[in-house]
Amino acid sequence: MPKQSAPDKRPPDTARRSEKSRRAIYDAALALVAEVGYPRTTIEGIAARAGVGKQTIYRWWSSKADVLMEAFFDLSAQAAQDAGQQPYTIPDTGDLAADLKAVLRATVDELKDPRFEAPSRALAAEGLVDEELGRRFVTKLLEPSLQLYVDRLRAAQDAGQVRPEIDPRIALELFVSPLAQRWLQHTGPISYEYTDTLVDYALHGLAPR
Amino acid sequence: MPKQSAPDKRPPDTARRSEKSRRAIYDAALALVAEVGYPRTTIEGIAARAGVGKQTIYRWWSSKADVLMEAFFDLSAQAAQDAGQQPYTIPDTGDLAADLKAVLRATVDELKDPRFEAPSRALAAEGLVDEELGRRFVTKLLEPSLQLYVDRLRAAQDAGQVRPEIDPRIALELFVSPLAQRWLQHTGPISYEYTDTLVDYALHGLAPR
Amino acid sequence: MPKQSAPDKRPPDTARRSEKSRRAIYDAALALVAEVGYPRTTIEGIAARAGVGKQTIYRWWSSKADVLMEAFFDLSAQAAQDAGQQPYTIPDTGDLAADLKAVLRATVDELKDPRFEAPSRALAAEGLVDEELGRRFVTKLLEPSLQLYVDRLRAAQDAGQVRPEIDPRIALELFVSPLAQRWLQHTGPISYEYTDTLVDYALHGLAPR
Amino acid sequence: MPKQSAPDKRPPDTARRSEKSRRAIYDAALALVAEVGYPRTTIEGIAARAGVGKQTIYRWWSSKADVLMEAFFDLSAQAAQDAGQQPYTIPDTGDLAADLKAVLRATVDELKDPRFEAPSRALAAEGLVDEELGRRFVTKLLEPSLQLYVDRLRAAQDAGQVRPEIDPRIALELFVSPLAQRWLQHTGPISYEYTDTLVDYALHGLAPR
DNA sequence: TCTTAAACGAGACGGTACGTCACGTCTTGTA
DNA sequence: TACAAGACGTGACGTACCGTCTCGTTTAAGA
Repeated sequence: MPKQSAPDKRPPDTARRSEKSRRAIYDAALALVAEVGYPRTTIEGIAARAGVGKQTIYRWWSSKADVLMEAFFDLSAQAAQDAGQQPYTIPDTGDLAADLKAVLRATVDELKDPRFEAPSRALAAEGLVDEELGRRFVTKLLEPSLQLYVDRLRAAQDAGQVRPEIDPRIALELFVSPLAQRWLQHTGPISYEYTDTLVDYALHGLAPR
Repeated sequence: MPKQSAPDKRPPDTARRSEKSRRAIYDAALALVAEVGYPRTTIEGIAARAGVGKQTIYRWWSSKADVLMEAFFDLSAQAAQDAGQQPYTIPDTGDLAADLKAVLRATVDELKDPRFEAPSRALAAEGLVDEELGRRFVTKLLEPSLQLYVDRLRAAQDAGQVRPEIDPRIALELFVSPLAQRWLQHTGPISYEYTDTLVDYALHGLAPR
Repeated sequence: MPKQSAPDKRPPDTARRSEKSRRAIYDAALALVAEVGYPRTTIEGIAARAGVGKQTIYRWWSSKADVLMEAFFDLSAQAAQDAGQQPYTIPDTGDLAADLKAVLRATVDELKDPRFEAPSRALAAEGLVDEELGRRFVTKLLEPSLQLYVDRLRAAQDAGQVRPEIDPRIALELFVSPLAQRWLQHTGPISYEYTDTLVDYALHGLAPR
Repeated sequence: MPKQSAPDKRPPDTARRSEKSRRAIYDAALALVAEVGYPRTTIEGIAARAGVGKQTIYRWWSSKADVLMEAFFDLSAQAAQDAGQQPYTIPDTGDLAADLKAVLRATVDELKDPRFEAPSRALAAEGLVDEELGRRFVTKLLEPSLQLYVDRLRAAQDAGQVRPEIDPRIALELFVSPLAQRWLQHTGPISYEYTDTLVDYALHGLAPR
């Protein structure tokens, strides 16, 4: 007697997945978000632009946000590869302030890169409301970057440039979060001068010495 | 010369507006966002729950986000009134660190209040993507609060407790933005201890003195 | 406490129905069935051709077949009205054979009318498989016509031209059903000569007298 | 000259055809039509139920109706074989009326057999709309049976029991078509009494002798 | 106090996108 | 090379909301 009910939600066979379709979907998703914005980007639109059936999208992703997130991961990975082999660390020239300023300046550049702007804003926004998505966004993209700051700060502690009782995970937020918030919520302009100032304030505090 | 062309898009007459409907719409919007989340809250749903025609919503607001924002303003105003007449300032006991910690602890409490959680997250998220809405959200809700910190920091500068060359608008971000980011993006837990630490780090810096 | 579940399937308000849309839907449905055939006629196609939202169709009809059936009723009603005021009876000239032949010849003409051909075939076919639809088709279109034959045959019985023990409801099938089957199932050609023969056979039987 | 262009649409090799798959497909098709009805029977469903790839169906049949028709032929052939060796003729006991009544009573039984009901209705319905299929249905299933009546009627004519000028091909429709229509279109109940009456009316006519 | 024009509730309408289903084709690995 | 399996592009399904547009029915202003 064959099965009748039980909708049989077997996962699709990854081995037979069409690489060409996946690429086309990523490209279409990123292009549409950049061109018409996230809310007016639709799954139907992505499918049409990618020359792909809707079902091919629904087969591999669970939502528009899911597609965009993977597309963005892919974009980031590509960008990282293009940018060459500089390793995923913050340089340690011995001058903590200079090193942090350099990295933050690079971050400023990236935040202003139009290719990244639209999708990452959209994902950040969606992540605020969709807990699951937000968690993935943070763990896959944000945390690894933050960890680099933790490492650099620990090295600085070893070198006696940061007080040993400081918690690096909190300390890094003093200069990273203000930048993030200004960018996300448009609460102020973003510039090299601004991030330099953040580093100075964070390292030496606001109170007179 | 009497009106001739122009399809007569006159604004509605505020004087005849139904107060009862407005209240019902606010209540329905806040309740639905809390119950089913922002994305699954619809204008039709708000209208039905409020026992109101859709047109009454479209007559007075331009979008779902717009309704929710006003509902949230209303809620905040009510809450402020309920909370009594403590003025919109940060106390100045002379001890800057203590004053900031106290205010931030109150903020922590508010961020954890379930009545505020859902709508303010939703509005923040929508504001990331809808520039116009984001600007209004920041101007009407965020900036006034931040200004209080500016004022308090300036007083501290006058009292010699903060270095005079410090820009208070940037300085306040050292402890406000980390809290905001943790809350918005779930990048870490929120507690009194955490905000206390932020204030300490910000005031005295990370480098040894 | 407002209702939450219970999908609330209230019937729509007939008084506010758009007559223009209904007409446009009938026209589009009949045109499409005639042009591309019933199976390739879709609800989306009807809606598009009628310049109407799909929901307007789903609001008032339950299926493609349902739309087509009402469209066909409407067409029949119109045709009947156009054809003028000849009443819904079979003429009684006193000559039963002649009267029946005349009516059947008219039926042959109608069966060959291209406006009727496609929709009525489609409805008949759908009615075979969809019991409910078939029942409505039979009671609203077929039975009234058959009743006319019953009446005429009874008159003939009163006039002594048909044996009194004959059941008219069965008797009429002797000439009506063969025509119906030939038309429906293409089991043979249809012509005046054919229907005339049917009447003769039926009235006088196959056995020698 | 070797094949060059023409995309090589060679017909499959019948010799290598899997008998097991064919049987499984017939069984699945008939079972599904009986269980869920023809419209909700799908090729995917048949393939799944038969444990067969979709391509195996498309390789050997051109449509769902095609599959079902062959399945039904197969079923009929089996049934005929099971029923034993009574030859494909109508008995000739010399009593035409009795012979016809007997055959029609057997037909009534068959029409009420649930194994035949669903598929033959479905095929009849599909045949109304799909000309090609209808033709095959009539030629392979209907006409052979009708020919038996033609033969029997001719014998009756030879025996002087039917007027010589009668066209047997039309005459048989007087009792066959009414039964067919009642069954197909549910225009009335089907019983031995009904078919007996049909034979009586057809043989002796409606008019008094 | 009565009139009357507006705001109102209700909800039908033309649309767009949703997420699902089945189509018929094509590809991959097995027998 | 026929086959089981199933991914693919395609297109229709029936549903949910969108924002606009009538419909009567309150309702509050001013005549």
